[in-house]
Amino acid sequence: MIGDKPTVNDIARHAGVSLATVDRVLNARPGVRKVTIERVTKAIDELGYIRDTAAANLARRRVYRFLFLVPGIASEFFDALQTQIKAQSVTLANERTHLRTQRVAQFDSREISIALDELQPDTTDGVAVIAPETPTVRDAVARARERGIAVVALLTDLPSSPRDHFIGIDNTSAGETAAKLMGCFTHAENGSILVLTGSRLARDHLERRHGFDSVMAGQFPHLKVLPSIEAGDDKEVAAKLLPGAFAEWSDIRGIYSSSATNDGLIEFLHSRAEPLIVIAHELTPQSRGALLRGQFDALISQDTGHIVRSAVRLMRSTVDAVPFNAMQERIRIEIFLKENLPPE
Amino acid sequence: MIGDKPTVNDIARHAGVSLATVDRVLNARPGVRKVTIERVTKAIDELGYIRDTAAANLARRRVYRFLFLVPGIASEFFDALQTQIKAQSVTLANERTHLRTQRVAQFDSREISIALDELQPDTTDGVAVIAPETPTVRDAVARARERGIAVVALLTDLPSSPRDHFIGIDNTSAGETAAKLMGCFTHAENGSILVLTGSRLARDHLERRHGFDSVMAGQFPHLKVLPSIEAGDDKEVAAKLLPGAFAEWSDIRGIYSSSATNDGLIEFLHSRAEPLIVIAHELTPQSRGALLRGQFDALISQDTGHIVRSAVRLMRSTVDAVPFNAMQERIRIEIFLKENLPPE
DNA sequence: TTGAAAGCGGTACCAG
DNA sequence: CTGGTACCGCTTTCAA
Repeated sequence: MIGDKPTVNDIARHAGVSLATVDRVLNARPGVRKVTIERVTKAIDELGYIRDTAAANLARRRVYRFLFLVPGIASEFFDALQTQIKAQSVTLANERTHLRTQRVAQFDSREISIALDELQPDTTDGVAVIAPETPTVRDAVARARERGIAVVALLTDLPSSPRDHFIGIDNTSAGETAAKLMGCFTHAENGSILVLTGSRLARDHLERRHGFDSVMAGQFPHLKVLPSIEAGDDKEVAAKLLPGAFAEWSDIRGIYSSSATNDGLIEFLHSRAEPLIVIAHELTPQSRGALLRGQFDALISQDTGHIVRSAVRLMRSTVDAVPFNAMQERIRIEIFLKENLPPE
Repeated sequence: MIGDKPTVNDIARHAGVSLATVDRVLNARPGVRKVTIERVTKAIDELGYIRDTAAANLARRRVYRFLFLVPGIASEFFDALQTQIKAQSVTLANERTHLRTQRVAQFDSREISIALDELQPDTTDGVAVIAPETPTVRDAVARARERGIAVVALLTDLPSSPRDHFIGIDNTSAGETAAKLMGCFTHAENGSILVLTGSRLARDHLERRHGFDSVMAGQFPHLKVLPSIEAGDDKEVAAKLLPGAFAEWSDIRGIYSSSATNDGLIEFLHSRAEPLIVIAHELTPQSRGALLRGQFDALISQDTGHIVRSAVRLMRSTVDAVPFNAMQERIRIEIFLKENLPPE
C-alpha cells in the first residue's frame, strides 16, 4: 500500500490506458469510447483520485482575470473596498489571479449594464458587481453569464438575477441588530428615534429599515421611530436636514444611520451637547473616530477584506466548477463598540 | 517587453548561468562563488522575479504536517474547535497539508510539555498549542522550536515563550466589551454583577476579568462587581455555587460568565424568573440556544473556523519563511445578539 | 563551483 | 478513438 495520493499516472496504469486518455475523461473532452470512459472512471474512484489543482493550473498556465464594479461616489466605505481590492491584487498576482476595479455611477443601471456588456470572456473570467436590482441589470447579468463570465453580487443581492453568488450580509438582520442595540442602549422611558438612510433606491437600505422597524415595534414600543430622512449619502443634505428634524421633534433620543457615509451626521453631532444614542454602519476612519470620541455608540459593519477575499474565492470556484466552503464565505454582521475596535 | 512574469529560466539566461545555479542562489544553498551569487541576485531584481510557490511545492513534493494540541476537557467550545480542525483537514489534505489533533489535560503543563517534546521535525512541521504560561511550557516550546518545529499559541498567548505567533483575541478588550454591554443593557439604578470564571489559572480569564472590572468601574460605577466565582468549567460546581451567591447578594442585576462552558449557568437560569442580564463567551450550540431563548443577552465570541485557518496559514508561512497578511490573521472579538446570530 | 537532465502532477498538441 | 511526448516553473540528483 502506497501512502501517497494517486496521480494521473496511477489511473492510467490501473485502467490500462494512456495519460492522454485519462486527461480526456477527467476533463470531459470528446473522442473517448463509452467503454473506455467507464474503465477510467472506475479506476478513478477505485483509487480515490483527487486532482491536484495547483499542478493543473501550472500546466494549463491558467490565469484568472476578475473585475470589480464599484460605485463611483465619494464614500469612505467604497474607498476602503477599492483599497482592499488593490492591496489584495498584489498578493493574488503571484497566484495567477489578476484584479481590476472599475467605478460606475451608483444606482445607474444603464451604466452598469453597459459595463457588463463590454466584458468579453477572453479578457475577463469573472465580475463582482454592486448594483441595484433592476430589469436592466438583471438582463445584463444574464447576458454576461451566457457569455461564460462568472458573476457575483456584492453587498446588495440580486436574487432575481442569475448571479452565481451573493457576498454580503443579511441586511434585514443588520437592521434588527441596530434596533436591538438602540433599544437596549436608550435608557429613556419614551421618545423618538431618527432614521437616516442613504437612498430609497437601494434594496439594502430598505431591508435595514424594515428589520429596524420590526424589532423596535416588537421589543421597544415605548420608542417611536420617525420616517426616514433620505440623505442620499450626501454630506450637504444631511447637514441641512438634521437641524430641521430636531426642531420638529423635540424628544429625539437616538439616531440610526443606515447609510455608509456619515460626514453630514458627524458634523451635525459636533454641534450638539445633549446625550444621544447613535448607531451607524461600516467601520471607516471617520466612523472609527466618531466611535472613539463617543459620538457613535455602536457600529454595524462588514469586513471589506473578507468580502474581497470571498468574492475572489467564489469567482474562482465558479469558473473552475469546484465546490467551496460555505461557512468560510459567510460574511458576518459585525458589531463594534469602542471597546472591541480592532487596533488600526 | 514581455507581459509574463519572469521565471527561473529567464534569470538563468539573463545572468548567463544554469538553472541549477539560480536555484542554489534562490534557496541560499552553499557552493556558489560570491561573484556568481551577485550576478544572479542582480538578474533577480532587475527582472523583478517572484517565485511561484505552487510550482516549487510541486517539484519539492512538499507536504506540511501540523499538530493541534487541544485541552481534553468536555467542552462544547473545544469540541467545536476539534470539529473545525477535522473539517478543514479534508480540504487541506488536497493542498498537501495534513492536520492532526491530540487532546491533553487542560492546564497540565507537564503533559503538554511531554507532548511537545515528543514531536520530531521529520514527522511534524508545526504545532498549535493551547497552554497556560508556565516555565515548563515555555521551555518545551523553546526546545521544539530549536528542533525546527514552528510553534503557534492558540487562544491563550505565551508572550514570554519564543512562540512564532499568537492566534486569538485580546482578552482584556473582550472583558471590556462584555462590561460595556453589561452596563448599557442593565437599566437598574444600582445593584451587583456576578462574575463566573473558568479557572484562575488561565491567563485569558484573568485578562477578561481585568478588562471587565476597569470598564465597570470607570463607566458604570453604580453597578458593583462581585468577586469571581470559580466554576472551573465544571457544570456541577456552577450549579451548586450559584444559588448560594443569589442568597448572599439579593441585588444581582447581571451575570458575566468569562468561561467557555456554560452548562451549569444555563441550568441555573432555567430555575429563575426574575430578569437578569447575562453575557457569556463563545458561540456553541448551547449558548446559541440560551441566546435564542432570551436567557443570554449577548455573546462575546471568536470564530473557531477562522482560528484554525489562521493557525494553518501562519504555521505554513513560518516554515516557508515567507510573509503573511497581518490583517487577515487578526481574530475579531465578535459580538452576537439574538438578532445577528448567523443561521446554523 | 557549476551544469545537464530527470522529474513533480497535469495538460495539450500531433500523429496514427 | 487513442497514445506519445513536450512542457508549465521549479527542485534535485549526478557528473563534470
